[in-house]
This record gives sequence, C-alpha cells and structure tokens, in this order.
Amino acid sequence: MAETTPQDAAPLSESEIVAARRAKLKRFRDELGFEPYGQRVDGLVPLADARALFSEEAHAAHEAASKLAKDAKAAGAAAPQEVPDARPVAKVAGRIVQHRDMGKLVFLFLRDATGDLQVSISKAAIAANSFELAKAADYGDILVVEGPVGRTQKGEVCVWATDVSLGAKSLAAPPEKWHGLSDPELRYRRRYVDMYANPETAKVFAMRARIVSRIRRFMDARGFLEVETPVLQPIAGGAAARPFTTHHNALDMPLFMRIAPELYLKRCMVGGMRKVYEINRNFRNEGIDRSHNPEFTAMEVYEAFGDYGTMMELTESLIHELAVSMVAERQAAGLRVDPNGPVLPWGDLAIDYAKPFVRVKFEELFRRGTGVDMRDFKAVRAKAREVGMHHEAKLDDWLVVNELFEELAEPLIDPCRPTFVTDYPSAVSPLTRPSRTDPAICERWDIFIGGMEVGPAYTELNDPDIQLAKFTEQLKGADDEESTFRTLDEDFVEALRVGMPPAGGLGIGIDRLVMLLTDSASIRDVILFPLLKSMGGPGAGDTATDAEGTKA
RNA sequence: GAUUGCGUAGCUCAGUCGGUAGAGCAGCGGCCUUUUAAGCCGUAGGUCCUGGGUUCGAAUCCCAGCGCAAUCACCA
Repeated sequence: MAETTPQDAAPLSESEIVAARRAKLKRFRDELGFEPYGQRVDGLVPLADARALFSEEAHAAHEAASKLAKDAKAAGAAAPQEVPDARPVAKVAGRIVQHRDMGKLVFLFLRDATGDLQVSISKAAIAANSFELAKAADYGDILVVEGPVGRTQKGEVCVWATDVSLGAKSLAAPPEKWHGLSDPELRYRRRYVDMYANPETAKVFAMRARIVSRIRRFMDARGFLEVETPVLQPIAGGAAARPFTTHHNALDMPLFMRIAPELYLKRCMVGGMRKVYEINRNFRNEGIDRSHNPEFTAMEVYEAFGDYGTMMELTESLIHELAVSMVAERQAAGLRVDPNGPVLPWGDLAIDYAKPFVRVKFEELFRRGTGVDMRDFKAVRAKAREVGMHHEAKLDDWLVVNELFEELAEPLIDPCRPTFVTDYPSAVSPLTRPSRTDPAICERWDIFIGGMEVGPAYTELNDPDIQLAKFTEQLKGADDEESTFRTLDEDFVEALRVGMPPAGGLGIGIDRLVMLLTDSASIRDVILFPLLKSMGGPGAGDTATDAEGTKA
C-alpha cells in the first residue's frame, strides 16, 4: 500500500510524522479491528502492582513445564501431562516509552504514574491482529495488555501478553526517547509531555499533592476549619500588590482577582469562627521569576485569642513535620538521608529542619549586620551613606533602616536553618499591631528558609478605629495608578466594629514550601502549568503540534 | 523593567576562519523469538526564531524584534 502514497502533497515535515501516525490509526481500526480511542477497562492494576505480582516459583515452574513440552515435541514423543500455569495474571495499561521489535517477538515498556514495566509479545502466544498492533504501535501510544507476569531470559520482569488492545493512539511526534524533553520552555508549554517523558516531573507533583494533604490533616487535627472565600472581589485588599482586573457582565461591575483572602478570613472570625484557614490561590499582577508566578498558592491561618507567637509554634511544628515526612519519603525511595535529623537537600544546600528553628529579633540582626543601633537614626544614615545608598536623604528614617536591613542584615541569616525574624519596626509594617510594650516595633515575624521568604505572621489589628486610620493614611500615600485599585474597604471596617477577637494570623507560600521540600529550583517546577508568554498572535498559544489537526 | 546567555530536523545536539546543512533518536521500507538507549541494510526529513543590514557569499558578523533562562530590581 506504500505505492498508493506518491509525493503528491509534499507535506511539512511535522505533519509527515503525524500523517504516518494517522495512517496507522486507520490501519489499526480498518485492518486490525481496534478502536483507536479505546473504551472502559475494568480490573486494571498499576504497573508497579503488576510487577509486584511476579513470583519466582511460578515462573520457574512454568519454565520447566515449557521445557518439558518442547523436549518432548523435539523427540517426537507424546506431549507430557499439562501443568497448570501458576503465574499471576495482570491487566495493565500504559504509554509506550520503549519499543523493540525482534521480528516475531516484540518487547516494549509501558509507563504509568507508578513506573515502567516491560511487556513481551510473542507472535506464537497471541492473536494475529493483537501481534500486529503491538508490532506497529508507536512511542506514545497507550496500550492495554493482559497476561501472566513472568520474566525474560535477561531477568526483566514483564507481562507475557495474551491480549493487547489500544487505549489511545497518539498522533503527536514523541520526544527523544533517551533524553526526554529537556528544553525548559517546551517542558512548561507541553507539560503533558514533560509529565510522562520525565518521570521526575510527575514525582514532584505527586509529592506536592501529599504535602498539601498533610498540611490539611495537620490543620484539621488542630481544630482549624477550612473555608473558601471569594476570589472575585470588589475591592482587592489584604496585601500591598497590584491586582488583576476583570468585569462581571450581568452586574456591570468591575471586579478584582484576589491578592489575599485576609479581609474575608477576618470577617469569618468576626462571625465566630475561632480557628480558620484557607489554602488559597492568589493573583498578583507583578513580575515573574524563579520564586514568583502571577498566580500562586498560599495558606492563610487565623486563630482567635492567639498572637504571632501562637503562629510561630504552629508554623514551626507544621514545617518540621512536613520535613520529617519528606525525609521518610526519601528514605523509602532508597535515597541517602542524614542520620542526625530532618535534613533535606535544596540545590547545593542541606537545610536542617530540626526544632527549634532559629529566632532572631529584627533589631538584633540589624545591629549584627550594620554595627549600629537601628533607633540611632544619625548613625543609621551615616551607615547608609557609607555603603553608598545614594537616595538615603529622600527616605524616611525607618525606610533607611529597612533598606539597610535587607542589604546588610538579611544576608546573615543562615539559609540552611529555618529562621524567624521577629519584631519588625512598626513603621515598615503599617497595618500590623504595635507591641504593647514598645510601640516602635510590631508583633510580626517573617520566616526565611534557603534564603527565601516563606511567609509572615502577625498579631492582628482588631481595633476598628486604628484600622480605619491606617487604611486612610495608606490611601493618601497611593499614587494615581495605585488609587485606581486601592479603595477603602468600608465593609471590613464595619465588620471590625462588630468586634473581632484578638488573633494571630499567618501566611505561608505553599509553592515555595513545596520547592524547598522537593528540591526544586524554580517555582515553575512545582506549578503544573506556569504562566508563559503566548507565542505568536492570540490563540496561537501553543507550540509544535498546533498544525496537526488541519493537515492530512 | 535592566544586564548577560541561548534559539539549527518532531526530540537531543554538532556545525572550525563567513563558502550555501550534519549526527543520534523518532519516522518510512526491509531482516530478526529473549531485547535493556537492541542490532543490521536502505530511505526521507530544514522558515538555521523573525525582520533588516554588511558581504561576491551569512546558521556564522552587525542592528532591531520575539521567546526562554540566569542575575538584578519589585514582591510572597
């Protein structure tokens, strides 16, 4: 039938591959009688489970029986008494990631989320159409295979297929079978390929799922109630960030994607929920880099009658517990673990999550980094000029303190030890509650791990008059651009007037935490579908395969 | 937003001093009943990211743009 396809169309190279696969699809359906897109299959087991079914005794018994039968046949004797095949039978499905055609024997590897397993298809042991299917199947096709679990001569555990059918024909050109997809751009844009071509990718997202589920169990066990608050908000509050804007047609009403759930969670506390949390997707219309994606997942926690110290204990216990569970996972996976405690690798670092985490006051760290007292503004400004901060004269005293802190004190934090920096100056945290004993500082901490800021916590402000005053002051400072999305949330102030109990509040960047716990260098490695610029015009968003549907 | 680097076949990558494009895998046609990135024979496949410029001649040099990455700035 090859003669029937002369070079009439001179198709693009990409569609040559696709066209070949379409031709196969047609052949599978019309000549071999397989539905190329499969149907429901009951009784499937994951590939790892099928592999675990392998029994050396059953395999040996079967080999011996086969040899007897073969010898008898060769000698022209009558067939020996048939021995029942004791090998366990498995029905499996997976994507073809290796395919070796030996003529009358075909070896291929299937892959699913649990791993790879070889399937061996002998022409003598299977229907002709199934054999032809296995022989002609392409990398990337999804097969359903049933048969006894045995071994090959080289010791590879495999399913000796007695039945093969199609789960789905893949029309797309597959990635390189040995190197997989390594171009980071292609991995992000075609994550669905990355996920099967690079098993490490799939593992990270499975770990992420377990981490999030452990976080929920931890919070639930401590009596916190998980709630869901609006993503679409008429006023984007709770953080200082630029929001995405959108619009509700029926209400003809401008809306913002939330930048934080804070003000709604506090309303929940006004309503009587004492311990609440939300694992929330936030959206911030800002820059993108290794630790920032425009939409990101955080957990916010509020505990009535707690404070920032309550939140510190909770955070420390939670992160410690997560680290311990990750160490256990690594151990179970056969990776070497530090015998001395919960230590996890992150790039070149080995981060030690042993309790207690380091605690250091802002003021003390500032003194260590700069050699001056942060309240001695003369000395602070002198230091600023000394290190070449040219715009020092234009800044408020406390802003100079803040900049010097970031430049000279933050680098002193040991990236290998989770560290709480506590008691920030009130002036740089305008919405936080000042300390009762020292109004110059406020009850806030930030936790740093691996050089990244993973989250802040506060003793929350619950005096409606102070809150209103602070909001108003903040609005005055907003420039024209900001004022288009900064609005006073009067309803929130009204809620505080109803009365919110004193509380501790916490925010943890889940993506960053997952990066740390899974040894991922970029936030894009822990977000399934990170935002990328679209290529070409609108709608031309995807790469490579977008031509396939229109050709052939 | 700034700086630097990268962009070559579906994928992974070579491409020397500027002389008109290469390999492996994948594909296609064969052979092969124990392979482990299987092997062997044959074959096809290119907008060298895009657009300008320099040059007799550009994948290569220059300029601009697009995309990605790293670093910085901002933020969580």
